[in-house]
Amino acid sequence: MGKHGDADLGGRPPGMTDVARVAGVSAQTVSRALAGHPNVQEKTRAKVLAAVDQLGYRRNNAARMLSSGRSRTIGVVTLQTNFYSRAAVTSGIENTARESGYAVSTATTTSLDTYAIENALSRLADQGVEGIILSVPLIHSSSRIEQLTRSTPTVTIDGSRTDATAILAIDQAQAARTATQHLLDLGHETVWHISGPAEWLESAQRRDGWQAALEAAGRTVPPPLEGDWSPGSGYRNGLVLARIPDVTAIFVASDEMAFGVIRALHEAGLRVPDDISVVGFDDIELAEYCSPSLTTIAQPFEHMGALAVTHLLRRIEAPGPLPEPRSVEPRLVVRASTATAPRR
Amino acid sequence: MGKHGDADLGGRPPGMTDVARVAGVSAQTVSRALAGHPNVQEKTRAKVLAAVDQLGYRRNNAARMLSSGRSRTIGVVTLQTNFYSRAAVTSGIENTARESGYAVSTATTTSLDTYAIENALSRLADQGVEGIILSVPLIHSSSRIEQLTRSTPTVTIDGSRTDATAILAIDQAQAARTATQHLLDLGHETVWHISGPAEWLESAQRRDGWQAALEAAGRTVPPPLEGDWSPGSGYRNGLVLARIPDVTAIFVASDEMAFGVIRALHEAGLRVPDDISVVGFDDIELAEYCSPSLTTIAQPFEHMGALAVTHLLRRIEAPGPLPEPRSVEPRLVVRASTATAPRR
DNA sequence: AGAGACATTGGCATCGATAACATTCTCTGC
DNA sequence: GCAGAGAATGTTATCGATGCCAATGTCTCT
Repeated sequence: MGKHGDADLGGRPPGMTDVARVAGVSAQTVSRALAGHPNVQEKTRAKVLAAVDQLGYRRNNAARMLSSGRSRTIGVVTLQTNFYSRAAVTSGIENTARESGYAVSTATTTSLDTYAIENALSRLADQGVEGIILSVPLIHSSSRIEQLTRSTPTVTIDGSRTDATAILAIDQAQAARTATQHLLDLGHETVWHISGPAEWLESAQRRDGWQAALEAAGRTVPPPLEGDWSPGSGYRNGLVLARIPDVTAIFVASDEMAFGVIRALHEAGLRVPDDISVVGFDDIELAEYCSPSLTTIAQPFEHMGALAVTHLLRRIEAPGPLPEPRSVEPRLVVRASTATAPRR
Repeated sequence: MGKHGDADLGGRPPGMTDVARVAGVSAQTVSRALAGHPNVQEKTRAKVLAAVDQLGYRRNNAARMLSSGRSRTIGVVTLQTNFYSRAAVTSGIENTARESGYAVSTATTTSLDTYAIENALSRLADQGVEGIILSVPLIHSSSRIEQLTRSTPTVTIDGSRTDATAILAIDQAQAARTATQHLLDLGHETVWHISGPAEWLESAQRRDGWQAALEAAGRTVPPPLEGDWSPGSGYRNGLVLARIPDVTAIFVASDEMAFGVIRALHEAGLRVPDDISVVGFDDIELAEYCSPSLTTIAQPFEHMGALAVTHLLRRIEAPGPLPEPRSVEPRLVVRASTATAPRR
């Protein structure tokens, strides 16, 4: 027989009944054969598959979905940025979903405000996703968000917990403590901090961890500066810190900002790490090639995405009590941007 | 009346007939009212909207799609990487699609081989997308790819042209010529090149542009080195170039590799730009904060994504002859990593 | 041999919305 | 005052696959 799509039917794509006719069975049997249902004779299944192949048949997703009520699609709400972290998490999500036979529909939002997030969630709901991964820091919930997440299994990454949502977080505070402690261990009297924007949960958590570490060691806590994750904001804050004589160690809440900080320090004639040590956060690929290479906190982003999907699919398949919030451990990567405190 | 979802019907989500009943009209009228059809009295439309609101009704996408044959979804095939460029293009696509009322379904592929791309395309086809944006460099086509792209309007970004595909490209060769010429203008005798991996179209185009510029100026063309876009590969190639005495100018095919190159040069005791000038490609956000800040080629990635969608929607709505291939101009951004050639 | 247990298959209603066609109603112009 | 255009709405068939139930067919056990 021909390879594909021969034996035609007026140009329109072949349907299940067409396959059934060619295979000499009922449409129902075709459905079962294709779904891998056990009660179909091997011989029959073979006939069906042959017919499918001959006609170049593909199941119609819309019809399937309508009839079965299942879409085999999960939705991801994510912030539209070029941040390494978001891209990495999304990678992990897509891989794992694909392997499990689920499609991924993404709804990006340009801002973090409640309304924008509601919108993204709505769009996903309209597409009939079976589960949602909220990969945005969710500051304020709203009744609408609560409602949407209640009616669809949802896993939140790195956010605050709403009632209906399982949560998956990287322990930011712990990581920040580790970073800070690393600097203290090197003999620095205290550690300064440049945080992310106030409205991000991660910012607060990292700031808290930093502060906790300092307090635990009985050191003074300098006033934190605030950036917006961008290298530019790091640069501007770096210029400020370069003017303050006491500064010997800085914990920066993201690698990109750290690049900016280091550049500002250089321009001010300060050497890193000889005069000032810098620790970043994220371990972006370029961190190793900064000069000096950047000591930072590596976060298992892809793993996180993968975990989120696993979690979500379990919830979809066996709706039950929420699994325990689970957190994943970040890791300190020591490179060349940190050294023992300069002698005073 | 209550706000939402009161007046319930056995827990199942409200359908169009439910809305129709509440509004006291036929289901068809509801459909028309919601679709913004002109021939509906204002009063009627208002009644419908009120009922929709009261029941918390949402259109069922699967049913819509089945019935109308339209999915209002476009598919994007993209390579799974954390490269800035891909993320930026995707951003542009998503924004524009959203504004035009289309959903975006992404199919990532982990490799560039034909089979992987066929797979990604299939997955999208199964979801019934109305159009496809191929945002991967497509080296070898295949009959299956031809077939899939023929049956669905497709726009290729930065790829080679298949018969059924409209193409949208950044003029890489031109950009590479500009970059190379910039270095020649600064008095460098010749320019070395670190390219991307051989199987990427962009690599070849950038390399060709570089070579053309050198030949046009009657300079010798040094053997090009090959990287894999990663900073690490730039570093390794940088170590090699640092050993070659004549090298005074390097055109690197991506910013990330350029970071690696600069670091390698530093380690070898060479100063940038005093001893060696470096030009990158992409203008990632960090380029400005490299030390020295990186001269590079800025590409309008987001704009590109947006353009792709516009293009695609036009083709979906008015299938006709393929629009002319269109290319967008990149721009040279001069920063501190390039300077006049050192005196010999 | 007869009765049930089980495997395999087909028939038909159904999911929720839309398209095509039919119908009613309201004007306009002669 | 009436034909006929055109607006507003309703009726019915249909999209393609699946779920439920019934109808066979096959096997095993007494």
